[in-house]
Amino acid sequence: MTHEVYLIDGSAYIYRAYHAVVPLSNSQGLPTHAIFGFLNILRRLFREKNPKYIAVAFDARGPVFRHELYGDYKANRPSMPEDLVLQIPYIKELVQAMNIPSFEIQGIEADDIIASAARVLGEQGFRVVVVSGDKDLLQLVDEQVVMWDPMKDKVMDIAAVEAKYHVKPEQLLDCYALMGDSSDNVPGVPGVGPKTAEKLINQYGSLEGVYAELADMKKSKLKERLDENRESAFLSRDLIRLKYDADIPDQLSAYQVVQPDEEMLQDLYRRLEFTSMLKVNSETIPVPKEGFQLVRSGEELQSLVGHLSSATLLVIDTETTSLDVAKASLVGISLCTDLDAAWYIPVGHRTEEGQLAEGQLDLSLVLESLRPFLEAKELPKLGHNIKYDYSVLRSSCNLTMDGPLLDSMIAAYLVEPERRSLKLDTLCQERGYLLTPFKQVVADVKRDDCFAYVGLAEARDYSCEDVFGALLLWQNYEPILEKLEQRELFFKVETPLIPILAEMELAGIVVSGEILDELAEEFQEELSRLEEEIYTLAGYSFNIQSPKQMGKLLFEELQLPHGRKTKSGYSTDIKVLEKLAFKHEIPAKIIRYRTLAKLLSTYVKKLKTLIDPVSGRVHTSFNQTVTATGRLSSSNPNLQNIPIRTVEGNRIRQAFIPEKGLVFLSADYSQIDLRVLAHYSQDPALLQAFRRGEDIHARTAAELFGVSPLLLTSEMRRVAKSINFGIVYGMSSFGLSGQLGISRKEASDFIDKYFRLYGGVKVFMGKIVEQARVDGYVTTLLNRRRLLPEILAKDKTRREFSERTAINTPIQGTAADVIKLAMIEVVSVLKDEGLSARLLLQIHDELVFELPESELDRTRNVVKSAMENALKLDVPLVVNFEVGTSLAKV
DNA sequence: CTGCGATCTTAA
DNA sequence: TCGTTAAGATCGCAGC
Repeated sequence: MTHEVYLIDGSAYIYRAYHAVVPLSNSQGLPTHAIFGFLNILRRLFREKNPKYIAVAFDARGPVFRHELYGDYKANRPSMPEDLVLQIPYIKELVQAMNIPSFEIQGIEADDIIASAARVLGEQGFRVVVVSGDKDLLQLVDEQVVMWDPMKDKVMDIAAVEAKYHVKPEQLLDCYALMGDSSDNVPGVPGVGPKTAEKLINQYGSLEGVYAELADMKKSKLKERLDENRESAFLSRDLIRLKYDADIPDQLSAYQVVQPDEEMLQDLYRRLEFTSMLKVNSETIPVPKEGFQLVRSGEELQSLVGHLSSATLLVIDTETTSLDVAKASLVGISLCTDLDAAWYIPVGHRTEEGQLAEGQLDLSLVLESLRPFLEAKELPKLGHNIKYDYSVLRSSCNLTMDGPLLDSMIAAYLVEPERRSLKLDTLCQERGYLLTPFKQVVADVKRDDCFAYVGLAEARDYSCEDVFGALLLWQNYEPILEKLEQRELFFKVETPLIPILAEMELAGIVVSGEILDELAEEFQEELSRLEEEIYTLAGYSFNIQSPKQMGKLLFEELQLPHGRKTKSGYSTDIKVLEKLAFKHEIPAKIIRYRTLAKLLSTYVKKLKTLIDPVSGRVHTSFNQTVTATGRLSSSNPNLQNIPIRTVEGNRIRQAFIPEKGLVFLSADYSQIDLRVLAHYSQDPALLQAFRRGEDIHARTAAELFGVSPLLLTSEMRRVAKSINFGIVYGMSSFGLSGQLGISRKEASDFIDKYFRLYGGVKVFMGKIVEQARVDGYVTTLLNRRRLLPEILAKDKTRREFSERTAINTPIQGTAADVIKLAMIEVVSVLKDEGLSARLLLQIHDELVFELPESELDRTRNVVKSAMENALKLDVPLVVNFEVGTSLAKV
């Protein structure tokens, strides 16, 4: 039996699916009809033809060789509609999930890929079925090759071509050359359509034949036109002729059909909300509760322990009295090891009078029974946001979980870092399981510590659902992580970080309430004075904090020149006010007012309320699943944006102090973003500068201004620094001119000069954007992904935003990867070395430790080595240290 | 009264 | 129109 290979004209079917299916979109507004139509074509192919060998070809972006032959090739084609552009990455993902080999080659079209594959496979005697409806591809039809259009369900072989066009397939090209093709803007010979072309080719055999006999034809309009358009006819043939030399595999095995990746496919269907395609549960069902059990007696506990001793994975969820770890006390623990059974151990349920309810095991007994499992180094624990459970057990039960801590929320985050909700119920619902909402369980309880008052059976069902859900999600996400090659990122970076972040949060940092009080008084006093002065100058009182009212005063009553406008009126931001400060007293005072008001409310007052009265420390939350780039974020309070640039800001830092007898050690990466850029771009000048340990801003300044490093002014260095940062953000000359207050021309000259100096950086930026266009996403060095669905958008603003993101994300994200690795290594080495330094803060490129002064030298050495060797780049990583008795910078 | 977008400012 | 990533305060409007 001869093997049959199906070659799909992907790009053509994307368009046909787009137009054939009525507009459709998912609940997040993503258009999906082209994806849906394309999917149906693939499904039909698999259902009806059961192919053993297959490939799909896509047009690559950008010009093809035909554009060089003829500048107007496809010139009349409208560009791809934006709602189709958005769907392309998903179609590619679909093809990937179905494990269909796909080809996309710069400079040639999908048709040429198919032609090349058809020839190379046909020559080996395999049967080739070209899946397309495009008549241009009919020129491929021969003894081995047929064409099938699934939409019309018509197979075209040699006989069918001859029946339809009355010429042999190999003569079709010459026919088309005479006819031209208006949709591709191929000129042909005007006045010659299918009928005339067919007649001519039949009479003379070929295009050459027609022109060889042209002189002997009798005088006619046709002869005249053929004569006038001789060049056009031959050019048209060159345009329509397919290219056969594409670099595609000739081995049949490269086209072999493998099983689709069901997990990835189902996940994609869920995101697209193709509910009819979902294998299980096209509708949501409640979680089956038959296997949920309460543990209320010693025997039941022993039986659970017996079950756990053969577990290879322990799923855990804790129920508590508060979402705030500091206030939380344990109410119950649910556990499971598979989807068949789950246990709920109530320990802190209370009666209406607030007494501990009857029929619960003693907490210490429960903890001692579970401790061997929770502390087992080899037994992985899984939870949804397991950092919370770790923290609760650690701080209120004196139990420190060990062993790999896996987190289904983090898995979901790695797969889709930009999705809004990573909540357990949302994710489960998308997978067909309806979880009981927390609100419903505590609906009758009107207290803050409500879960303690929920009935045991209800608590059991609710809590067991959570471990069931977490396991369900993990089983779903693990193969996806595998497919996306993110296992290492998950197991070596993200999950080891969980207990480290939990410990940092639990540690907190001492903040002096006294210093804050002093600052509050001082700031408040000056604010009151400024307020009076502003009202006097204005002649009336108003709300200084309202940009609207301020705009009215400055630009309407005082008639000051306004700058930029916002959606709701005049901009009153710092840039605008600074310009006006030269003309009028009010704006100058407003700037000062704003600065102090911000510091007072956001930092001084808020921080004061967050100081733990017992320890004197504030405890931030480090969020691991928030940012699109892989950075951490910090909230409640945000300790990653404590002021530093102003005198007053620095005074707030003075309130952050080490515990008595200890000091702070701060370690920050020098220029980590630019070093990552050097690594990615391999720019020789940038590499060399970092390898020689030069001051990169100074070096850039010296080159940009053409002066010796000795003669540099601080202003020159400032400009260079601005450009260096701007580059990392994909900045334009406009942005730079705004930043530096120089003209656009000057800014663009700087940028030109910059790129002459660091040419590799420019090449890198072009490459990464192009890669993003092809893939629809970008990645970091550790394979963190960020999808860029708008990289091909027609809307310039959106597209360019995406392009800047494509440049920035690999840099910012890789820097985030590096410091996460460093944190893991640092904590591990500190422990090994018996050093007592505690990691307190991470501020993107900086780590802050608290430690006894006597251990400073050893700690610094250990931290330095761990951070500088966190990841091997092609330039050295350099860490600078500061020691202090507050976070203030000298 | 709550929720939410807009505006502004803080950090890397 | 125009420089990335965050958190958070406040205003002011819409809807209950």
